[in-house]
Amino acid sequence: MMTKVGIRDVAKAAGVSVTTVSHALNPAGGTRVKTETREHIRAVAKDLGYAPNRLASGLRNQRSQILGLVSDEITTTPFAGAMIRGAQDAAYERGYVLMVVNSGLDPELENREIRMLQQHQVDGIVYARMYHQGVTLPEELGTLPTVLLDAATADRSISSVVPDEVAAAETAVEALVRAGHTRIGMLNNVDDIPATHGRLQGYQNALGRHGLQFNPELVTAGVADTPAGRESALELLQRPARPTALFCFSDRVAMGAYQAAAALGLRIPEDLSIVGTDNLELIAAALWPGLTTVALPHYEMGRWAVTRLLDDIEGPEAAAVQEMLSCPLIERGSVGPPPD
Amino acid sequence: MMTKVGIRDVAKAAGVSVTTVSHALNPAGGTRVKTETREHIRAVAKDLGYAPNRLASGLRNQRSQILGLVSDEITTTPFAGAMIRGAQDAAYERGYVLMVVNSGLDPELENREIRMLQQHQVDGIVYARMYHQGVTLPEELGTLPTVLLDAATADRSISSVVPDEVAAAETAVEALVRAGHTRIGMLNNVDDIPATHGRLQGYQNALGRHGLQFNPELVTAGVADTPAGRESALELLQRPARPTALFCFSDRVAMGAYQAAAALGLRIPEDLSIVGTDNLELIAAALWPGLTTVALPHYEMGRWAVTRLLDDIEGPEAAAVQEMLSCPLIERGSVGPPPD
DNA sequence: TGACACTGCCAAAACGTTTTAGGTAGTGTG
DNA sequence: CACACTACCTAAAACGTTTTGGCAGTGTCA
Repeated sequence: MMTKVGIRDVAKAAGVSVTTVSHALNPAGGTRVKTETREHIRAVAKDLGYAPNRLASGLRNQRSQILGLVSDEITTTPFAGAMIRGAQDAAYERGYVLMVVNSGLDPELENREIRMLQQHQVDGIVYARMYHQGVTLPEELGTLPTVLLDAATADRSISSVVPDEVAAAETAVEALVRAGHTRIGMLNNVDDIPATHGRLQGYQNALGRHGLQFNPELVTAGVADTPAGRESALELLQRPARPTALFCFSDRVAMGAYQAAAALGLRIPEDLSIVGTDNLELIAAALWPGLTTVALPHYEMGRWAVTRLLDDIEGPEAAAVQEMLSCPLIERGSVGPPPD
Repeated sequence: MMTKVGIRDVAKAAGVSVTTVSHALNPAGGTRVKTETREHIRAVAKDLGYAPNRLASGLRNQRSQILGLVSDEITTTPFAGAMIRGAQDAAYERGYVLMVVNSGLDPELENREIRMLQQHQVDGIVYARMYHQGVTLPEELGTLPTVLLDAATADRSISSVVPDEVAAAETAVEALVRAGHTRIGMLNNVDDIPATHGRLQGYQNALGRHGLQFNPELVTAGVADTPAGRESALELLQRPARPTALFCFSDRVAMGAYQAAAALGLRIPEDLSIVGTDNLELIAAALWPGLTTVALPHYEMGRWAVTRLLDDIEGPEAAAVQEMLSCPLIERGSVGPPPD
């Protein structure tokens, strides 16, 4: 491998023109070369270790085979990994590669990064958020094919994929109902985001569906972290006629509930059942007993987003679709029948 | 923005040749254009929203301004985010962009992905692992500039950056010594990786430096997860003359130690002090009390790796360097003076 | 025999830059 | 007045592909 081998080298070695080599190697060549020559050329190419220069073919084809992935804070959440991996897997399978940029919270930086991606002639962009939220698209994107990952715009004009928050909550609450609970609390978030509203809705739906009364006294709203979860849980669990089960906005909140239970001498799941949301392995599997939780499908959303994006890029014009992916229940050890 | 504006459009609009435009816009143009014309051209370019096509300039310059980042399981660890972000930030600052691929554990897939990166003419590769380990470089890399991130090869022939495991352990143990502890246990890993050996070494160094006897009875080796940490801690804490402080291989292990302490009725930090390793926000900040821990510098390592890679690419030949980055102590609430 | 279609290959243009090697005035110099 | 020099600009080649529009040669059919 002294120097890069190009298509001319293959042509020379095979004794044909570069045109023929191109036709032989690309399916677009159709039937323009004799099968015999084609095979000969293929063999020579493999022999020389020829690999096409994608800068050149991208330039010629006006198609780089690169996708941009722009996200906000990649660093603060462990979800990023799963999303990126899902996206990358789907891209790889179709011969594309991912350029990732992350801009933190600075919209000016984000714009510059998007421009940079455009200079590299990305064929499309996955615009991702690390938690489900409404967004407005940056102007820079222009007419570039784009799909939203874990986010949606108000006008639904562009394809997006998010978790089915309502169904997720229903799944969680139903697991508790099935175990026999009738006084089920919810430790909700305060932020004005889709997850907050959707999950509350799902909680109410599930209760209603099973003839249980919705009692506002049984739901709290706090910051979605562990200390706040602990406080909320402590408060809820000390009310008269305490709930025997808790549906938590996130696994971090659930971890706070564990701490509250420990502080109050309540055993899990004998005295108190808990269901979380996220399936953050790091926490859910580490808690003792393991946390039963409903998983946010980050990997699947990543896959969906680029699959859809590539369909848009390669296929014909299609109407935007707003996809909601379902959130499976991951059972560990934090749900049991209610006490006595 | 009806159609992409190219350098010809700028030339036409400015009434000069494309050559002059190129010279005016690139610093390499030197003094070849009158300042006045240069400014005029710049203005016109900005006006038209001109942005150079990097496929074209990459093709011409034999330099794509793209760096490849290949990693193993991006998904299973929350460290990936910080590393990628560090790498991406450093790349962005120098006008480069990152292509990330991750191959899981399949070396065949990894090779194919590296070949794909090479087709895109990446200027260099950051070869990353998600935890510090020895690696052997894939053949495919050939002579491409490469630097290792959180990994090193046996022959030290290639630049790499890893955490200073020994110093990290010293820092952790010294914090405990400073608080007055003399019976300090260690919950170590079993895997045969640099972290395991380095941290044990650091633990011994710190003890020795302060005239404390190294006692093998006080160190365990187990899988580095929470349940195993719990078991190890339970065992260690029930021995006669139990340690009053524990240095844990990871924050997940430390979480197990918390659980063991709770099970034994030991309060943290009154009865037992704990120091972890990793500074996994998600766990360290969520534990109650917060976990004092020594941080692995993932972000900084990511930055270092691409900075070094770019120096190699842009600068003159330089000897490989093996960098070790230090691990600062992050104090929360799990360290106090020993009981009575 | 000539018109025509097919088969299998190739020359050359094009993609959008950068850079080399001049070219053209204008200004001194001998 | 020829000459060199400077200051500013430009034509054209090159980077490595893909694709259009051929062009020979070989049959086929009237």
